[in-house]
Amino acid sequence: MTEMPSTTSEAEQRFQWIYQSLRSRIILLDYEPGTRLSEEQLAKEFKVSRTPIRRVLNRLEVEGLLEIRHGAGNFVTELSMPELLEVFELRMELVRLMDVLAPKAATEGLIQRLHNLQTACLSIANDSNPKRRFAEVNVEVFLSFMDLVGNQALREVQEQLFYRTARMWPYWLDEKNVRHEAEFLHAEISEALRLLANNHYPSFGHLYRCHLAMACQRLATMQTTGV
Amino acid sequence: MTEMPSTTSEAEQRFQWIYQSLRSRIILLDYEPGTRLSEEQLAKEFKVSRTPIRRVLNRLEVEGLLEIRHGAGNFVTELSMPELLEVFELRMELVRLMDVLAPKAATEGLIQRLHNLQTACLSIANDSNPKRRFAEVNVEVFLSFMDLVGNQALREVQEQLFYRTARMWPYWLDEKNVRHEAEFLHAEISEALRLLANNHYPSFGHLYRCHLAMACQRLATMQTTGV
DNA sequence: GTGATCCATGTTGTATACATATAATATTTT
DNA sequence: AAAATATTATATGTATACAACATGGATCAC
Repeated sequence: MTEMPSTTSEAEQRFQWIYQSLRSRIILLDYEPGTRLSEEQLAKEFKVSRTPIRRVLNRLEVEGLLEIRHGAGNFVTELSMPELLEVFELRMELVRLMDVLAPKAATEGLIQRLHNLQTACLSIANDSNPKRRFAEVNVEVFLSFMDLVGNQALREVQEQLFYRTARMWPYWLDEKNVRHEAEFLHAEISEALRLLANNHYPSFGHLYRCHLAMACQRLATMQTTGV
Repeated sequence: MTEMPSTTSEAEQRFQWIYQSLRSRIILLDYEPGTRLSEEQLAKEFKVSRTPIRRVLNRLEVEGLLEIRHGAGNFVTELSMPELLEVFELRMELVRLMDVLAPKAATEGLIQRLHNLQTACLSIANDSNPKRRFAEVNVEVFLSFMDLVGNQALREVQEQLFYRTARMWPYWLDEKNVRHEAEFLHAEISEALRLLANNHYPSFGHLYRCHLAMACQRLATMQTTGV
């Protein structure tokens, strides 16, 4: 096992940079649903031509975060509660598979990262933009949990579905609820850590499913706008 | 419920045409693994410039069917048994979810289509290219079964994973085994039809899983080249 | 005033010339 | 002769001008 070539071409690096930037802005609601993303403007910002920008936008469209309309513009998709609940249902079943399909034991690094994220949870309420900060931490917690997934295909599917639902939190949470959700997330990490410390990861998916189900219920309760 | 606008723009139609053509050629092994797909050549064939071709190729790369290397070419990916088994494992779990997540009853049209596919199975052995013909029928059977999936996200994921593994059949089957596999497929449709006719679809996913598992085992047995 | 129509403006889609990277071949050096 | 290097051909990536399309406002008919 020699070191990976890691010959990430310059083009690929540029793509990843722009892609992750835009995706992050969308799921953190820096770009709210309905926002038009001008290719020319983005090209100017990232100091490239429209061509590489368009490649990123096409990818975001495939992932359901963007709607490209010829002659009109590229619009951040709206959040549809029925559709998101559908995705959420699927995610709840998928996390259970983490127990079955090639589960991986927690590394020391993962444990440490989860502890750090736990302390991050405590300072969310004091952040200048708590909703956005909560969404950020939520993403990092999710990605940390994905370290436990040994089946590559399962991880890819889970990530794709996650990024499709991640906007729900900053979108439907109000200032009051953020504090509670931060506490829930803190508690969730606690329980996860307890399981992982005892190498009890075969039941991790079950725990995760419970948390997703509860989170889903809370969201359905606080949601105001239908459709 | 008025008729769908169906304003599929000309550009989108063109994209779909080229995309489905190329994907079909890859999974039916018209383009064997390792084949280089020249953008210029494809552009000439489809009578467009390289630009729309490149959009299709990028999509195929995301779906794992193509590897794009700057300055070298666009190459049809090789089949890796370990990776495909991983995807297969996931697919086996996902089909079970068909029973749980918004299962849909079979329509008269679906029943009819399955009957037609059954007769198609009988003529596979006499086809001029049995392996390719089997792969074609196999795709259509899969797509028919997907009619039973009510959860849109689940269907999208299943389709994506299917197209990633569909090449296994024409790749690893030899002339002798094609006849047997065609019979297996015929029998599989029979059992499915029996379940669907009695509206017993809640156990359809279980049946499907059994068939996938057996197919997987047969593949592992007949496979010759490792890695 | 109200309606439809037309057109001006701006957007994304396409074609194409050029930049950059790769790989095979030719050349040079030892 | 063999190995390292330079060169050249050819591939994909990028920039940019132009075409197709959608939208909103001006214009005109009624």
